[in-house]
Amino acid sequence: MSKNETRSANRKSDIISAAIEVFAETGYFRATTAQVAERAKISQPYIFRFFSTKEALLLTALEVSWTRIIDSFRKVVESASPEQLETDLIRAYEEILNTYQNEVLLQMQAQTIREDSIREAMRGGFREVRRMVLDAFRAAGIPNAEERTMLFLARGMLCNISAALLMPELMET
Amino acid sequence: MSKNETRSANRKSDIISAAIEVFAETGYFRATTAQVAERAKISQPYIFRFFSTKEALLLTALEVSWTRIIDSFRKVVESASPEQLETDLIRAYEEILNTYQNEVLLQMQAQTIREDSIREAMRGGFREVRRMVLDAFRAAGIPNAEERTMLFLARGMLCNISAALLMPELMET
DNA sequence: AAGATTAGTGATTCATCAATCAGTCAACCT
DNA sequence: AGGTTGACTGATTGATGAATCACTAATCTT
Repeated sequence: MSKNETRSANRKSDIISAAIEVFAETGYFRATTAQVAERAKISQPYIFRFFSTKEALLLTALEVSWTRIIDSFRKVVESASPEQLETDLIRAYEEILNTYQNEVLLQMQAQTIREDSIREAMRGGFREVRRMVLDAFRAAGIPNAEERTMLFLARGMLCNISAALLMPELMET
Repeated sequence: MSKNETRSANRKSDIISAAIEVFAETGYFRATTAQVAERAKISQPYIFRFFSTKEALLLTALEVSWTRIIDSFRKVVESASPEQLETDLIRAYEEILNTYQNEVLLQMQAQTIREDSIREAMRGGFREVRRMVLDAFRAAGIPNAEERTMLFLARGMLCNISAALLMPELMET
């Protein structure tokens, strides 16, 4: 029983990982469930045992990607010194961008998808990240915490684009 | 003859305008050429008299959208006082975001499309905008012109997301 | 070992779409 | 009037993709 649950959970996370890759590489709408299945080494119909629709799979993939960022930022916030806080957050995000580029690319795609459920997931992710950063900046006594939070997020978004388009000069200072 | 050219040019720009709307609303890959045709009030096959492929139409739409921004910024740069320069550029971009949201949404989509021709169009647009802003900041004697340019672009990108997701709080200071 | 539950797939369905083709219709020329 | 050109469309094609169905194989239970 627990063995089955484990195997099943592995299959599910295999599918999610495959979906993140394929969606990021090909574009969510152009990507096919057959491509995801091939990457996950299962048959195409089997995806629908775990996700009722392609969109449900996208939603789960987005949740994974937001959890990645939020967990990483939480660790920084809990341990960083006030002086190092912003630098450490930036470093943490750069680390994510290096290691999980596909998750970020998927989020970038989802920013322009108008389905309510997708939008809600994106709003929730941004809201939580912003809240965490803002609270941490305030707790660290950073002046103009609101503006600094906005600029931190803004920098991150430009960083995404710089990475997606392979234009490092966009981040030059 | 010139009458025909005019009619033909109108048709072409009708198609481009329709494509910007439909692609922005529905997503480029999900949008169909039939939807674009309906919006432009022509038949679906007629699109292919003007654009050899759907992708060629996207490329032209992207060029239009970049030209919009570049022309607008150029006017600001040519006329604004050094003290007002950044403020005026921000205002100009907000104006574009209000009036031509769909063009911006289309650019956001194109940021994650991996086709070479699309990427090249996006790189060219970003490069030109960055160059113009950087040169103007330098000419205005703004210190740390490189960093200020980066932050200006970053703010703009967050502004896009804030508008796309209907999250004004992302831009709060 | 037999029965029952779970893991997994092949084949199919029905819908959809970019692109092509073959043709109509109207305007203009002479 | 008749012929030529350019604007424009209906019908079609060939491919593709999400989702369903009807199965088989494997594992677990007792």
